[in-house]
Amino acid sequence: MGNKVNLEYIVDGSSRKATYVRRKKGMLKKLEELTTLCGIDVCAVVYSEFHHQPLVWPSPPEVQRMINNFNNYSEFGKSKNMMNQESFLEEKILKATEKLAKFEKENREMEMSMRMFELMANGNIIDNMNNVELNDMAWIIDEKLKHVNWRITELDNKASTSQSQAQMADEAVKPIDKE
Amino acid sequence: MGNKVNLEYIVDGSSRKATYVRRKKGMLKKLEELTTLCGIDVCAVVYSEFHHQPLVWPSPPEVQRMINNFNNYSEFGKSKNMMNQESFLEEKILKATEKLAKFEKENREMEMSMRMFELMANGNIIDNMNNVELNDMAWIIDEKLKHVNWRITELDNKASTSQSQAQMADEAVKPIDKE
DNA sequence: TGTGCTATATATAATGT
DNA sequence: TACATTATATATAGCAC
Repeated sequence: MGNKVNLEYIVDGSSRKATYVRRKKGMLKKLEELTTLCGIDVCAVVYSEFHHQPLVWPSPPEVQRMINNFNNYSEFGKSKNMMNQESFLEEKILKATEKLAKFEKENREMEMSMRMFELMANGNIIDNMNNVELNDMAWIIDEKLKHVNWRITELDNKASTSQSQAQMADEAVKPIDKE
Repeated sequence: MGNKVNLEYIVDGSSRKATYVRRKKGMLKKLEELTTLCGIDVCAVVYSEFHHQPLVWPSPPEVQRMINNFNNYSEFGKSKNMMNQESFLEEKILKATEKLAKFEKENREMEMSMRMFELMANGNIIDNMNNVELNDMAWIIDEKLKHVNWRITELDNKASTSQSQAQMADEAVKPIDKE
């Protein structure tokens, strides 16, 4: 168990899939952690024999957003220089893009919840009321939500306190160092 | 050493960078291994304060190839070869408008799902799930809550260091090239 | 199939240079 | 600041159901 692994293509199909499932999970966890810890933006797209559609992370709207950035700077930038006389069109594009970004952002907020809902809605619901794990889960979720709510309240208070307190808060939260 | 890590945004800049450097390396290694072992195609793009340009993996051309594939009806790919500049822009507006409508629709749908989820989470609809879903749920909910916490932290930082945060956000979208 | 288990391999946080 | 070390934490391969 936990054997050293030969880093080459796994020929056996079922082993390959097992490895894929295990490592995909680990990999997404790593992405999630890196994103959380370092406050960065990551997107990933996976094409494989195991999905009919590409697996995207963290969410299709987010990936789309990053891909648009990626493309826009190489293609749209060029167009911009070639079409000065079309600036009114550019402006229309810009406005549409901004509005789009706003909706994409809102979508991102809800994406995780959406995934939760899908898990629940996909016929995985059973009707046994007395499962201990569910109760544990409920408690844990409840505690975490309390903590989140507490932090929101704290933030609210900070927002409405005096300037001097805000300055104290400034010192408590160090600015991001640029390197 | 190897201490258990608090999975939230690292406020201290140098720690954050150290963690980013270490984990980025590990993450890319995982991507490499997953690709090799399972014969899949992965691409990743990272926007961060640590690079002026996005970090792309496995390589800019490869990422571009996969992104073009992802956008099966790539507006740019078609436009570049088939359209004059004016129709190119008109096409962009059209696409942006369509996309906007799509996101607005998705938003409405997600809001509805969100409400359903809230009902479920309050124990009013779902009584139970099997252990597998519980574990998945636990992970996803946990991540969701971490994300919420991170957003609060981000908001907090922004409130007290709005200047440096704004600069950071600006740098998050820069043209692509080799790292 | 997919899940749990557990021995190992691997990743990595803190520390020293 | 970057790199080497090392104690721990985490990921995971192979197996049993």
